[in-house]
Amino acid sequence: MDSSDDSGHGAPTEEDAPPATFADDGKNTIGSQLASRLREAIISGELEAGSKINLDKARKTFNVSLSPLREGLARLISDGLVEFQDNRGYRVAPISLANLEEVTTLREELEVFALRESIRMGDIEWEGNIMRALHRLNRTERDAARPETLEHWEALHREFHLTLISGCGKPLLLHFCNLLLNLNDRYRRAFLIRTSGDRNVGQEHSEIAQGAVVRDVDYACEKLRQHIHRTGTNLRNHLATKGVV
Amino acid sequence: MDSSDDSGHGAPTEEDAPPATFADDGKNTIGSQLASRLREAIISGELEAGSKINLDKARKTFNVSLSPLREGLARLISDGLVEFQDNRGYRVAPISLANLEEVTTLREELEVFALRESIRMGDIEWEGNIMRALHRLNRTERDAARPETLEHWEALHREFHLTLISGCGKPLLLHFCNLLLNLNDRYRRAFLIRTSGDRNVGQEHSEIAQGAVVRDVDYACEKLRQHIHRTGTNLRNHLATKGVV
DNA sequence: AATATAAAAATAATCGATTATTTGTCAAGC
DNA sequence: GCTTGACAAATAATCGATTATTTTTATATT
Repeated sequence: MDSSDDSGHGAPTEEDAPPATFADDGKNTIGSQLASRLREAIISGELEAGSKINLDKARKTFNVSLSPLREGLARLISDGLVEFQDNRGYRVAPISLANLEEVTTLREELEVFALRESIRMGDIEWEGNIMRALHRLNRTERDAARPETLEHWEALHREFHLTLISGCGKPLLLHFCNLLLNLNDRYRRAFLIRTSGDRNVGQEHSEIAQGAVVRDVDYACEKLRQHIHRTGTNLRNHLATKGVV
Repeated sequence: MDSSDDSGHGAPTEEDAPPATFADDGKNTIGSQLASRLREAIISGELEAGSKINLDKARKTFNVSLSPLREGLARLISDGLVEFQDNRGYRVAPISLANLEEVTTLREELEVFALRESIRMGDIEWEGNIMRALHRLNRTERDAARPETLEHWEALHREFHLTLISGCGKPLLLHFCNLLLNLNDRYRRAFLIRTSGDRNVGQEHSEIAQGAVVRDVDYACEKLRQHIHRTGTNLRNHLATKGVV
């Protein structure tokens, strides 16, 4: 949309265009952009779990004013990534063994329920989306040596899980699951998780996907439940190793 | 993750300040007070579902500045009571048949699960709290002629349901349930629901409570599920009557 | 008349400065 | 020595004004 000059409006109004790579996809306001950046910073561990968020420092770090900063932080509260207390400000939500276990348990309940509903309600479009997400995920290599590949894999992994349940037709339920996935990813990325030797995660995903598209509710749901449970156990071991309570 | 505001079901002996006389509670921030007032205004239907919230008018109505107003509204987003769009502002979350059905379904899933966990984990203290909440609820008359008694009953009813699941030891799950209860109450209060003739709600509550304290998981959970389901059906009929899609 | 365009009004977002609250420090009194 | 309270510094909350965006209205063009 930039190059060729359209209807001759000689006006020199063209000024510093924002980096063309940033699609104008609804993240217009500073507050929204900030929410995204902060979310990523928290999930990736760049902002330490449990740490206080000093508004003044954050304001300088992100080069923004107070209003959008508060706006962004307020939004992360609904994501469960930030906690707030009147007159005492914000802090990054802490991580703990108990929290990890709750997240895992609730994922087993909610994500499995959402899959069940998706299988019941989903259409062909949904099936296709699953196969696509599965393919992209399984064809992507995870190379521990290159962090950027890990991030990419994480994004595809998340996408796969969300696609699985995207057919359930229940916005609130999807919101909950999305939130739980956010929380879960913090633990995962905190340890740059390498799957334990006795797991073939790729196959696990394939089994879940296959079960879903052939509408075998019990099979797919049980496979998903086990998948979530194993991941939880895996993460818990890492956490215990690090001595987190 | 919970905002530190009102709706306290945590404080046992708390007497509620009767009318919403403004200001001088002094202790909380304006943003928090606003969040409470707005939450009540939305749940009670004072602010119409789906309607736009004009910041300038709201600012004048509530006699506050923009910052705390936005702060308060942002918090209601996590409660599912307000929706937001960049550069287009806030609006009261709409109600619909589909939403009511989802809320009911998810309550059946989550609240029942939370009760199951509470029965497994709850201590004597928890049992006592249930009996107290039940007693207060059953001893309170609901007089359709006097709205303030309805509000009081609603508060006790909400308190009872939250107490039932308060022993589960899962903060996130409680947060979800609390949110669902908020959404559910909007429908309930929209119709000043009078229970249909074939229900004895008082007895339903008693059965659930009894089952819980004697730790009969299956009995208590099934009774709760039916209770939620019946309420959902009841509300759906009212909604259909009003022609809501 | 219908569509497109430009100016104006309404509304939302942001900023910089000010006010309120909490936290930290230190001396006085017991 | 320990608590208490006054003060100061740090931090959070709020305000009023300014800037940016969207919506509405008016005008022109086909």
